[in-house]
Amino acid sequence: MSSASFAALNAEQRQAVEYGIGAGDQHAAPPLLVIAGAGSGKTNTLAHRVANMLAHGVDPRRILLMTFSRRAASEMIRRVEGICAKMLGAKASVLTDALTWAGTFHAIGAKLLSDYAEQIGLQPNFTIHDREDSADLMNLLRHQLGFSRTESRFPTKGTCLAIYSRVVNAEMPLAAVLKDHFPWCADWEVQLRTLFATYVEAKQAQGVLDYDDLLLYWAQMASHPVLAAEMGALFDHVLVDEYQDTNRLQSSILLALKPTGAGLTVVGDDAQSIYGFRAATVRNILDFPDQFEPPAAIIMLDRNYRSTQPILTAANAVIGLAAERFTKTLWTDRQSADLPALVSVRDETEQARYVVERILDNRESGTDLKQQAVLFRTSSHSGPLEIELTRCNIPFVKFGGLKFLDTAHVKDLLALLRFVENPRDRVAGFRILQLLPGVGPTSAQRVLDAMADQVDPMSALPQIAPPPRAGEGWTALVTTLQQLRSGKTGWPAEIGCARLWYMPHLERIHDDAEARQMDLLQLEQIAAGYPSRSRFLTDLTLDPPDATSDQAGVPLLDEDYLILSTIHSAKGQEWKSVFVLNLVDGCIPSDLGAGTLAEVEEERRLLYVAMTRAKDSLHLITPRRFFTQGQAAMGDRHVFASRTRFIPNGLLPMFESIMWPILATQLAREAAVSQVRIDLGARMRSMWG
DNA sequence: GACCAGGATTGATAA
DNA sequence: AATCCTGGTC
Repeated sequence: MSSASFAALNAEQRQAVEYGIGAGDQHAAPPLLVIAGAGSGKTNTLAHRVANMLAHGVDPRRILLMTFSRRAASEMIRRVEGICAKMLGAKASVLTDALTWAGTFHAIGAKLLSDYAEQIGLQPNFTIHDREDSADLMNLLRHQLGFSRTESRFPTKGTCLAIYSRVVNAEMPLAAVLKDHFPWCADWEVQLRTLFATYVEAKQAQGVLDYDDLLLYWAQMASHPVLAAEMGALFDHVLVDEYQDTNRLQSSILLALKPTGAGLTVVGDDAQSIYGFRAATVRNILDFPDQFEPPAAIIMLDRNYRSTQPILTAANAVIGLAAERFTKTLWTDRQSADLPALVSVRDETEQARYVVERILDNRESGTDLKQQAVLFRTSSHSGPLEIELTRCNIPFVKFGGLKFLDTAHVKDLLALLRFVENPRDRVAGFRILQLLPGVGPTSAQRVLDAMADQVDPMSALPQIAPPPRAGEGWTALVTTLQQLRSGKTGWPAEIGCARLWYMPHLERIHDDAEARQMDLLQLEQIAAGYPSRSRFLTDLTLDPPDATSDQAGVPLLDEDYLILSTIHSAKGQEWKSVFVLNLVDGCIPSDLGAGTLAEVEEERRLLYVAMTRAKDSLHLITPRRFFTQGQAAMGDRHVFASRTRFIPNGLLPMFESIMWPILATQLAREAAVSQVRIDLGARMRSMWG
């Protein structure tokens, strides 16, 4: 393949595509760091680089490609296939199908751990706990250790898990984590240490891993020189996307796999680092080059192909006010006379009306709904808009903040399947047993304890004494569990079987059983797409569906719909027209948490990410009045909100400021004030005259 | 020991 | 607003 194949690339992109591949020994070249600004053609460049590797005869099974989400991975593979098809013709898809090591750090970790399970003393049918499950387990142990009945309040399960997770992911001592991030929990250090030790033991005894374990076990495995060399030798090339959002633990893994940096490529943008709450650190990308000798080569992609110049100017100005300077300033030659709009509206209801009006306008003038997106800081911020969209019959799909898997009924059903998959999973068992009327925490514990003593806990179940007040429900549960465990039902029929058992409980527990049943049927649909129960459970926790729509079913693929998304979930995406909601202090930056400088700076980058999603048109909306949370539905407690501190007066010239609705307010004022003239004074006087 | 009611506390982003 | 914890009945 000649450089001519990359005619569409600019000089820097081409450099990034060709670096260290082909000419001479690829292992001689130092690792590569690509700083790729928003809209700089990063995905395209990375895809070309992978395609270039394939074209030079690199075995696709020996390429490790780590992206931020499964969606990003499949998008990457799709593009690589497109490029390869042009260059190599028909055999392209054979090559790209073999790109089996593509996915998130966590998914790759799960795969490696299952491959190496025997060597590292892990039971091969381990189940993976999502955050809620992990928190439940933490809660269980918290009670068992008696920490829930202390004089002053012990941290909640969520906080405990967050502390544990940060210790693991940031590779920091507990004391330092407490001091820096959870100062109000500092007095509990001794108890927390005990709790975490118990937590680790419990997970091992039950054969479960949490999200952090997928990285932690991987890192521990890689710290063994022989295993590290073995794993490192599996891959000729390791590419990591969104490197600014990786944490210390992930960088340790990378370094253990490729200690010399040979064949290593990382790509990212320090200005778009927005996952600090997951212990991601921008130091990873900034310090990357000097970890190696000779240091990594750096290629800077700072030409933006996405946005118009006024949008980019505004975004650059916002990020320009950051406390730390960034490595580059984006530029473009996409001229336009339209400034991004800064729209002032009365409240969130008006905001929703404004957005709907503009979106319909845009569609009239030829921009499909799919080419437009509404972004917000927090999932709940789109509430009023969703109501208005439904009222106006505009279909939409919402990304981020998904509740589907977190709803009680879906979790119940999944817990049953998980319990069958791994009978030692106490969180799943605990949940299922307590569904039976007359069974509470104590008798559930007793059953689980009895099971834990058995070599084969599930087949021993009929011999275990039923809880005293369980009644009929016990037999039904045991029968269902045995049936599912026997494997005679087959997948995906098993989930139907599980649902049949669950239905009476659903109807007993919930008033709105009808609506919830729809969710379960939808889950069954999703399940049908997986080859086995175990794959279904794993994939669902590692890669949960991230979108919901207002319609009951999944929207048809060819249908036009509007995109609603949290800013986090909008990463890497672009739309012609972008609306950002609630550009108000308290929303961006969010007023939760300690409000440390680092947190506020991350919020600033979040706004930058949101703004740089827009190609042609960008609307930032600031409601003047804000209803506060935490009150009855009809309450009217509100605050007068001020525009986000990230757009101070000095930046206003870069925006077109709009008051909305303009006409309506003027007319209203004229109707109410100008046309009626009465002499109140005269009336008052006449009352007494 | 299970289950319900009421006061206190915590609130987000996601693999 | 939702969740957690406690203190009361059945």
